[in-house]
Amino acid sequence: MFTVHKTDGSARLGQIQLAHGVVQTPIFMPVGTVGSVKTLVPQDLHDIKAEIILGNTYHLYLRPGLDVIREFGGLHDFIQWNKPILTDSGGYQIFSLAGQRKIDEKGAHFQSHIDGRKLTLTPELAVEIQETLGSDIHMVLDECTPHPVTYEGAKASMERSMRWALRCREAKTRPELAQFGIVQGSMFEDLRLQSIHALTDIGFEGYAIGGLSVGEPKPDMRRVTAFACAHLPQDKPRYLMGVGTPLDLVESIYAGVDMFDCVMPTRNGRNGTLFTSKGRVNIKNQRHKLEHGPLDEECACYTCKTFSLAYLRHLFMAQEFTALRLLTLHNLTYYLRLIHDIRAAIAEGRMSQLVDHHRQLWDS
RNA sequence: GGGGGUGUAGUUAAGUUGGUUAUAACGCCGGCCUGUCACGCCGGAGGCCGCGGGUUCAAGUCCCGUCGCUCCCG
Repeated sequence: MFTVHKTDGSARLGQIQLAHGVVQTPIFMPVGTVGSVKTLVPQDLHDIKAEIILGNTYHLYLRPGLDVIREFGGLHDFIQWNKPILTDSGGYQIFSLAGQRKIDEKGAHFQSHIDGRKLTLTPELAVEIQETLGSDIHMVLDECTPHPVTYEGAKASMERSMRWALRCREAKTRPELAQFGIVQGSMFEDLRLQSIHALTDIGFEGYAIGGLSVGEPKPDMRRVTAFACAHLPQDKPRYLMGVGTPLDLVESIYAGVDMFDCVMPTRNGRNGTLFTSKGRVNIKNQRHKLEHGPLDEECACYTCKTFSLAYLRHLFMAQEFTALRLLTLHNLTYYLRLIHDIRAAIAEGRMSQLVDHHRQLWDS
């Protein structure tokens, strides 16, 4: 199912065979929480060569609900996306909606942010929902441990997530769909190692590194990522959840990560921050008001090939919906192009130069 | 011509029986965003309180004059 073709240092070039096709790795997965990558349609995603997108268990279960998904035979047919889908289990919502949920051994008890009704997300229900959605890869239910946390707190949280991981594995019924375990343990390497052992003892089709990019210092994130990669199995894909910036991607791939998802390109695009070959651009800045040239001269996306930066800025300032779409299109193109460049660098054995280049570009 | 209303930030407005540094929204300028409660969040700049005079320890606030806008009646 997962094959590595070539390595450069710890970086790996490979591919994953999934129910709806093959994805090349390293890969970046655009986030489409409620069944759409905000502002885009599937045709756009095909055009920018997205290979796999994300959906979210918690959000899709609340709305539209499993009755609708069953009626349409799964998420793929419902949203008209015929390539692979990965769904997150709702573990991040345990973290991000902490104010309106309680957690115990059984699962996470939420009060819906939509209509206030109560629901309990258990490991078993998370798997049932995701198998109904028919996601090519589904994630075990975990608790994304907040930061900072005491050692004892991190240990208790991780150990419960590991018990939940086993329950998820036991609840799995569809062999054609992949299930990934999630490593927790906060910033503590011995806990991370215990978590890796617990998960590999169970055995999953892939392993994710969770509980990072939750406010910890960047060196901690780098250290824990490298540590986890060094101890995870060589023959399974490694997925760094929720990360990250362009530099995070480059650095993490160099440390051995194969898969990423992040709202950054889509959300920042909608909020006016763009990623370009020359660094970040804040489209609101007045200095772009009269710019005839494109947002990024080196970008081949529709937005950059067609429009001046001045016009894009005008659309954004005027709060035109079109601006959000054009900027999302650009940022995702940038991310997928970056992934393409990284793959080429691994193939040609020049990852370390690429890492240096991006450190220079983004650290300033 | 007579009577009423109203002039406060770029705009629309708030401003207590006169009492610290005149407030808000929008706009403008800048920053932030990492398994999406997110077209969001945070910060900053910006004022001859129409103008002139008076009362008072103290006036955006009270009085007089004046100018502009506006409504009603002739």
